[in-house]
Amino acid sequence: MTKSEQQTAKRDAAKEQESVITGPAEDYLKAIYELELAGGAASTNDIAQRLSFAPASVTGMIRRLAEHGLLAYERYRGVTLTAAGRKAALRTLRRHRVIESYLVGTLGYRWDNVHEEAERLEHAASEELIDRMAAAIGEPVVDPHGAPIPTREGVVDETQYCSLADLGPGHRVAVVRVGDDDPEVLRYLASIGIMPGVTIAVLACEPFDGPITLSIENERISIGAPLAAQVLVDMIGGSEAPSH
Amino acid sequence: MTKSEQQTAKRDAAKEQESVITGPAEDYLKAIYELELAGGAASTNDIAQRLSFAPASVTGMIRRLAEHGLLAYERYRGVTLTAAGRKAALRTLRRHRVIESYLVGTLGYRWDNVHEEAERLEHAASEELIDRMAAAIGEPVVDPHGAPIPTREGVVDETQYCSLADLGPGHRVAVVRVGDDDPEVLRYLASIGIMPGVTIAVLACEPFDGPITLSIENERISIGAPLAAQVLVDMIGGSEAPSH
DNA sequence: GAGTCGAATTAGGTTAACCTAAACCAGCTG
DNA sequence: CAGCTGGTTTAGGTTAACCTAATTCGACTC
Ligand SMILES: [Mn+2]
Ligand SMILES: [Mn+2]
Ligand SMILES: [Mn+2]
Ligand SMILES: [Mn+2]
Repeated sequence: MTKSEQQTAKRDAAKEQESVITGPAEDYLKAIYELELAGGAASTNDIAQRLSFAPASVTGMIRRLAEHGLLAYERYRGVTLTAAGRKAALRTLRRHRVIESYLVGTLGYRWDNVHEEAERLEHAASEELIDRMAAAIGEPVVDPHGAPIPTREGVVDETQYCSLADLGPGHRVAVVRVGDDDPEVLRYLASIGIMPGVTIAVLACEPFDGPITLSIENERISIGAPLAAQVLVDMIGGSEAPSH
Repeated sequence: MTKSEQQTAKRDAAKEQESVITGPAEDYLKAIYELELAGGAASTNDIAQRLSFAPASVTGMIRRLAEHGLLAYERYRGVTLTAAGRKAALRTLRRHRVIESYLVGTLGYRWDNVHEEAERLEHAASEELIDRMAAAIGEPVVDPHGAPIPTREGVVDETQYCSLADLGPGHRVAVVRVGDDDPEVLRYLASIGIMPGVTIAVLACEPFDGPITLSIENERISIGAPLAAQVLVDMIGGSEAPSH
């Protein structure tokens, strides 16, 4: 083998490794996983919207992922993750959430600007790095926004919580999770005391997606429906299912 | 503006940002910087070899980088970094070395497997993350292999050291830096006690790139010329310029 | 069962970043 | 100064990942 053939061989070998699940593909799988959790098969448009791509681009990527056995895809029918696809999605989700937790836990980041950083690092970090980060902060079970962190083995809590927007007045709830992607939203939520673990009482709800009045730590505050939808909660004590 | 036009605008805005200096481009600039340090203009073949790409590919990337004002390029003449190119190279070099230092300093990595990790993370980490990492480990001046870390402002120590392979017998030297990219080499160097800060006496040198016999911490050991070339050293006390 | 409409796909195009094979050129060698 | 040669570039090709515009499809309405 000549020297330049050796180099060529080395390049080919290096490519072999990952190849199929590229960075962009990881983001698609993650998005599809989350859409699927929310409601059945993920539609082309939903994926496009979540990732800010044109629908035509999504169709293209979907085809490729399906060819590689990561998605079950029938034209005009939306997509579902296969076992392999789900595994890959959870792997990326774990990375993302471990990174967010680590940045907040040990590097002094605040919860409103870790998402963007994690969105890039999740594709570059090795398994080893993620495991070391997780170990360094005590193997957390949720990320700074309350989202569950999949284990190394791909096990994750998929409990569905309802949001503040789904509740009627009179409920007492514990915040379990908030949307993680909009820094301004997160700063505002922090400023009014909404974060995982906090207890909230719903005082009033105006109809037609009107504002919702809450009591948080003895403070009274009204928030709009879109914001309320970003806050996932768990019923406390005697209260049960949402009132409609 | 319609909703879909808004999305399109958002995509364009997002692209505007970096665009020009992509991940691969950062690796090219880094490689060119280091080749230039070693000796004048960087040749297409040298760059190709260092990055394990075909020379034709290098020509292509060089053209693009030159068009964007990062390289001074004349066909068949090799390339030189412009001020902008140098700045970008040092930015990436800083990232790389801060990351290596951080991984070793706080996550329990050993020095032999941080290079590969840093090679990917350097393209994904934000300026803020790098600065926080550097602060967390006390703003180190060199990375775990002894390579100088450029400051945030792009200032770096460019002192040229000679390697063990350049020395004649009788010299007493301090190791300042070792090659950072081959894990096996690094493990071996560590096993025989060669790492930055250690003092070495050169006992004997065989001609024709033969082995070099050293005394390290009162241990006697011979190493081959290629390995010796990876160890950069500083003269101690009375000794001066290399003996040829 | 034809019409309609939004969602999805197809068609066709772009850019970055690689590749191999073929030409090309600069500088030395006889 | 003609010829060689190794380094370099050009020519032509591939793949991933996006785009817009045009077409097609499914499902629901009249
Ligand atoms: Mn996030
Ligand atoms: Mn991402
Ligand atoms: Mn390195
Ligand atoms: Mn790199």
